[in-house]
Amino acid sequence: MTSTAEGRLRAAGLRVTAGRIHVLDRLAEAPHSDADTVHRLVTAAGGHLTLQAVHNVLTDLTEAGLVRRIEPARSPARYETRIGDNHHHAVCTRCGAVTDIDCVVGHAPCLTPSETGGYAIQTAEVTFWGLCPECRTSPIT
Amino acid sequence: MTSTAEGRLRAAGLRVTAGRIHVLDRLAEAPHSDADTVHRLVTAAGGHLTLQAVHNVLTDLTEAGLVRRIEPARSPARYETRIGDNHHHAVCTRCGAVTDIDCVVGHAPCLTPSETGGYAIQTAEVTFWGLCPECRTSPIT
DNA sequence: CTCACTTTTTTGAGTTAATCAAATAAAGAG
DNA sequence: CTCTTTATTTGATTAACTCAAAAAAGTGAG
Repeated sequence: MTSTAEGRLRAAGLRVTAGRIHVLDRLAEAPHSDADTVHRLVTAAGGHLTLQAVHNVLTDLTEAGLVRRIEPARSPARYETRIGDNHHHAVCTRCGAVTDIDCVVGHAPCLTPSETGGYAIQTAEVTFWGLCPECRTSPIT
Repeated sequence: MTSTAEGRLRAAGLRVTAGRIHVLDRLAEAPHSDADTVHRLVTAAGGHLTLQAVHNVLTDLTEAGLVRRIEPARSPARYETRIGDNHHHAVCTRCGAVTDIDCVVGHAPCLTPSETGGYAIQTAEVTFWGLCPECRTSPIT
């Protein structure tokens, strides 16, 4: 497996551009960021990309399978570079923070409902909702 | 349990209005509708509500616990009157159709990750993605 | 290294789904 | 029936994208 951003782009058959490398690097440091956050991080790190370009890059990378897009309710789309494993997410009901949760029960229970409603199931997505560590201990506002 | 729309509204301490009854009734007939669809159904059934009012009603009913809001990726928010049980959804990756899926593995596997990332988990939401019966058999466009 | 061709990014407008606020209308307690 | 509270309408505004044309940059061939 290629580990650099450049290598992953080439392996996916995508052109290697400064913008794409920036997005992949920032996303590796700050997983579950939304497009606007990625844009601010890229800019803060000296990158020069418009917000539209960030959207564009994120869409391209998602379609190429280099990043995964998650869309929790009441939140803009978020992106992560951890791909290829079947992991899930916990989302804070108060502040919206997102944390990775490994799939703990193996594959069978989560992936195989006994009655599929006639659907040809391809994937199962599990989202846990609750209070994140910070919100658990912070005063009730 | 009160079964009429009016009874459920009163039980929830909400005022009984023609608009709210319409929304509840239409939603019972066409579960998983989005706000725009509810608006069209209400209008078609002779109701007289603006789209904004439909949004308002749906938000009020959701907060009162009379309807449940689901927000699948790449789809506007959808609403259903089936509440109080822990059921999940299958969403068609091609046409976006939504179908109820009963929680088949009991509660344990879906609701209890072994490592919660420090979160106080309140609920677990499972979404199955796949092709609905119609899209399975329709020609590949 | 340079050129030609293709893909990407910018620039700027447009869309969707929803939210907000003030004015009007309707519900329900007394 | 009247009054107070709560809904709904009307109209503006927002967030998060998406689309299209023009300018810029990447890449393989020579």
